[in-house]
Amino acid sequence: MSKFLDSFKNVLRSEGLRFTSQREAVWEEILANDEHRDADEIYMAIRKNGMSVSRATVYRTIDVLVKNNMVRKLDVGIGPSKFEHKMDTLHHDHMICIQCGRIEEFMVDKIEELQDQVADEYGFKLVRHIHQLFGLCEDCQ
Amino acid sequence: MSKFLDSFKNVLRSEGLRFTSQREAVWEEILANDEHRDADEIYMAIRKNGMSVSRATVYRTIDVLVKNNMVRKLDVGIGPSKFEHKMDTLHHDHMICIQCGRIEEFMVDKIEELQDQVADEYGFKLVRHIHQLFGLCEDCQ
DNA sequence: ATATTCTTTGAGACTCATTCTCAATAAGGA
DNA sequence: TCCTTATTGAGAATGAGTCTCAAAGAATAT
Repeated sequence: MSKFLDSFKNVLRSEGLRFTSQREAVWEEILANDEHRDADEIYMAIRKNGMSVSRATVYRTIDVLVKNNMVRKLDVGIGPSKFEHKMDTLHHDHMICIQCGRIEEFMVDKIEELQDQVADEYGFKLVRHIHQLFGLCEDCQ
Repeated sequence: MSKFLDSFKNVLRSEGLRFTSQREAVWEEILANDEHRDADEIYMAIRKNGMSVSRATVYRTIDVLVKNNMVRKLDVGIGPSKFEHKMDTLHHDHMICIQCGRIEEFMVDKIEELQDQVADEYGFKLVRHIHQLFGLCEDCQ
């Protein structure tokens, strides 16, 4: 019963989708945790809490959330995509260790600005961006 | 028989791999074209030229090339990864139209610089990065 | 040259994340 | 409540990419 339930209901409404207990469970589980988890981890966490929601529904619900900017999808190079909610968080990009998988978040205003500028130059209307730095973290060098 | 054959031979040598007609065909085909093509398109182009190389070999050879910085792998969000050779080209990132798939290349020195800086701050040793802007191109707005 | 050893190849099986199918079930409005 | 329409879930299907392994090809030793 988080404070972001209403936003979710609004999104569903705007998409012409119904509010169901399964969708609620997915959203709550994603909110329950600030880590970067894949669909299966989220699915398992829901089951552990006693709720039963199918994998298909987890994926379907995440799609809606990503489309509506409430969840960010992260392609980390290998394996399944990871997800994180965007509630109460500032925009950030990611630095990923190719050895141990560690993920750090970073944010440089100037980069964002230059990015908008260059999109503008090319006449592109920016919808989203991916900016990921891959390398070796301190511990893995 | 391109001018980059020797670089390829050197890479193979440094990896302890043999120079074969199949590997040569893959490399030549990738060089033959400055577009962003997926593995299957490259595979088909080779077959069309009369050479016969298996899909497995195409993937395997591309892996070596990517690992050795001669080819860039591009994850375009949906569908297979695309590849482009890096010979005689400057570093650049990509702007991708989510409607029509059009890909524009861009490069902002300052962004590259800030990127190195931020990696440094976090103690990361940068190996590669992905910077992709997704949006609508002029024609699709 | 021949034998011996090691690498590469290709066809197709396999993997695994994700999407799809479709019958059964549940929402929500009339 | 009834009716229409959306949702769900189990498992099948998809598809990009990887793996297997026997056959073919290179390199090296004899």
